[in-house]
Amino acid sequence: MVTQKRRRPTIHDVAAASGVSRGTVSRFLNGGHNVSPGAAKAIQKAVKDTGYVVNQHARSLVTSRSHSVAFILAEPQERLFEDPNFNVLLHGATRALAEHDIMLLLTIAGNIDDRKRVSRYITSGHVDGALLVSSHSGDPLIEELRGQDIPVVTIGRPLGHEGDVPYVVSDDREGARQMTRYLMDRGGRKIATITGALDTSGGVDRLQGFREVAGHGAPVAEGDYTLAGGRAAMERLLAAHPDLDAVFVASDLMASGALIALRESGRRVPEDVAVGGFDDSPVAMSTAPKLTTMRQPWTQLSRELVRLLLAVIDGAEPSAIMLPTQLVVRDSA
Amino acid sequence: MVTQKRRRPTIHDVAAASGVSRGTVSRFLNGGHNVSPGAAKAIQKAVKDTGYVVNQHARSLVTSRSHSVAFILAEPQERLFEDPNFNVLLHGATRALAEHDIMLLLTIAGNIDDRKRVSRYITSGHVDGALLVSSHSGDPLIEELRGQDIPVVTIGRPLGHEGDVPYVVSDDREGARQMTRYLMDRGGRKIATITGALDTSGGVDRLQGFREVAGHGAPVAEGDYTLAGGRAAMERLLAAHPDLDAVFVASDLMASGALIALRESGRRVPEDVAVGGFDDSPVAMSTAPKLTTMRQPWTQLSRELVRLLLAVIDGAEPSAIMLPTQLVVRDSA
DNA sequence: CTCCTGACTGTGAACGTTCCCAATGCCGTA
DNA sequence: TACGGCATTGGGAACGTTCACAGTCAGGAG
Repeated sequence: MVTQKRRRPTIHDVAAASGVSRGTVSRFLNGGHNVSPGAAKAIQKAVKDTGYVVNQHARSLVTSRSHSVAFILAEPQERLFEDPNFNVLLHGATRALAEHDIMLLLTIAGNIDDRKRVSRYITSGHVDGALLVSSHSGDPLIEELRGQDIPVVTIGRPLGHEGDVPYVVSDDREGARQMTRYLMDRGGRKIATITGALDTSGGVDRLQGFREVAGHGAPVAEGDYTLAGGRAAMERLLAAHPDLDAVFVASDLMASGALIALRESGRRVPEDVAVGGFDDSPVAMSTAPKLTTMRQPWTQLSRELVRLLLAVIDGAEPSAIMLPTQLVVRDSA
Repeated sequence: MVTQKRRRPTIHDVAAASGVSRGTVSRFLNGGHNVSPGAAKAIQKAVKDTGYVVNQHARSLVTSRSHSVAFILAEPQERLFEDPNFNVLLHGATRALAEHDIMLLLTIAGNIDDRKRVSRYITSGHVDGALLVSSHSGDPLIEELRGQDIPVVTIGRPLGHEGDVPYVVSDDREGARQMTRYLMDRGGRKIATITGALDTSGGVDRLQGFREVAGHGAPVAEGDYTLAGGRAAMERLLAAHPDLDAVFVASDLMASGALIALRESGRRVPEDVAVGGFDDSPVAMSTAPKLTTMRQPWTQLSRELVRLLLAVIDGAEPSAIMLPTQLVVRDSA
């Protein structure tokens, strides 16, 4: 007796088993409109008996809908590995999409070659839309995708495309203002900031918020959202302004780097220098001391991100969503 | 003049533009065997001119190959958000797959409902195989996938399935032995360990390695790979053994929790208590002091993971790959 | 009784590929 | 000259769906 390599059951098998036609089964599977109760019951049973599951490729071929979206991480590799924000966002998006029965395709576009591959892949109709994360201003990817009429939503204000690309973002400016105000109210007389990358909206908006409260004369060191960058920026600040007693760092990861620099300079945190972070990312809990920071509403951000993308896929006009941040006081300030 | 909503070019368009038949174009696209140089050139030009990209759905429908694999994160949500190891692995796998032009579908199977959805999705033929991450012993997912003949490779020894499921793993036991030996050679007289979850291979193997060097009488506290779990375990250890002077913690994240507990108890690290971690995950650099740890070869692990999965998809026999770890000395021991 | 309406059903065509087989032409050899 | 073999080519069939359309049937209105 030969063990037959069993073929996957098709809609035909279900139709045969339930005594109705292909079309009726298809209708049943797609909402069950115009299907009599009797037929529905028979089909339901047949599906269970045969173990039928639809072949998405066949379905996608005719509907040209794939029920999956791309999550494009447009960052150099090192940041991906160390920055927890991406992961929080990624997991949030995956969960939010799962609620709509949509799959997430992870793509990394760190260099030029990657971008080509990703762009080709996405425009080849594999996905219904794309979530673009942390695109820096001048990124050509956003142009390419728009050129191909692929629905795109970004997280963070897409610098230079605010009008035509929908996006979701935290209220970076107000968050920075709040943190700066908190640091000053706590007694900070000489306050500085370490910025994020200034070709991202988070970088410029948080800097602007800081300046609005601390004044335009306050010391600024440019960071790049990495731990090493935060550390180096802190060292520069300390060298130029040994008397500073408070610093607003535009991301928790950079703040953890800043803490290292402060410790190595012999300063105590928060006694000598108060440190305020931004993000409330997982690192905020594992530093010593734990970081006082502005919480970004990650879960809500990813949920809105998904909601917006689905709306755009369904033809909605591009729009923007801004969510408030929240001060979380811990030990560093 | 009406702006025609342009139809995506198909293989027919390319055939027409290059003056050959559908079949020849298809052959050209799939390796170019049995295509004359002249035809090849004409097709190449036509592809460029028309902007043609294949429709993967159509291709997959006939080949029943999707050129994508699922990355299944089978963990409760809180671990995903805080444990950097998953992300390192995820990004590594994405890159390794990209080299083979294969896409990665991220799925999270934290609870029972998720598992159902994921299982249904995967068995519906969307993916060619699955990368199963951190499945705990007794996880039903692995049974289900195997039952459906889906190629699966796990990271970490799949407890209870070592024979039939291929896997990739670090040499946890030897790594633990090395770290324990290092801690003792450094002067640790009274050494303890904080284990990982004991229903994972990393948990049991690292514990075994520790015991082989430290002896079976050495204090053991069970952890769960979380920061809070590491901290609580450290507190238990200190309460029961106030005199201990070295501790091997089975993951960096738990170690960062242990550092907090040690600091709060007034002990200095490494002067009073030496701490050795495991993983060399990004957190190891952001703790104070920085962690001495065993490096897992993440890049290589993910590369092997992918290689193995592709081999299994191509019909290879299940096999296992074990890679060595490496001691990284920093400040905590 | 006839007709119309609306719910339900079946079927052919299409989606864009790959696969298979038959056909062609060319070359070298018997 | 005839023939076998090889490289190359074209086109029909299939993959498993959805969609549009036409058809059936029952029941209520005229």
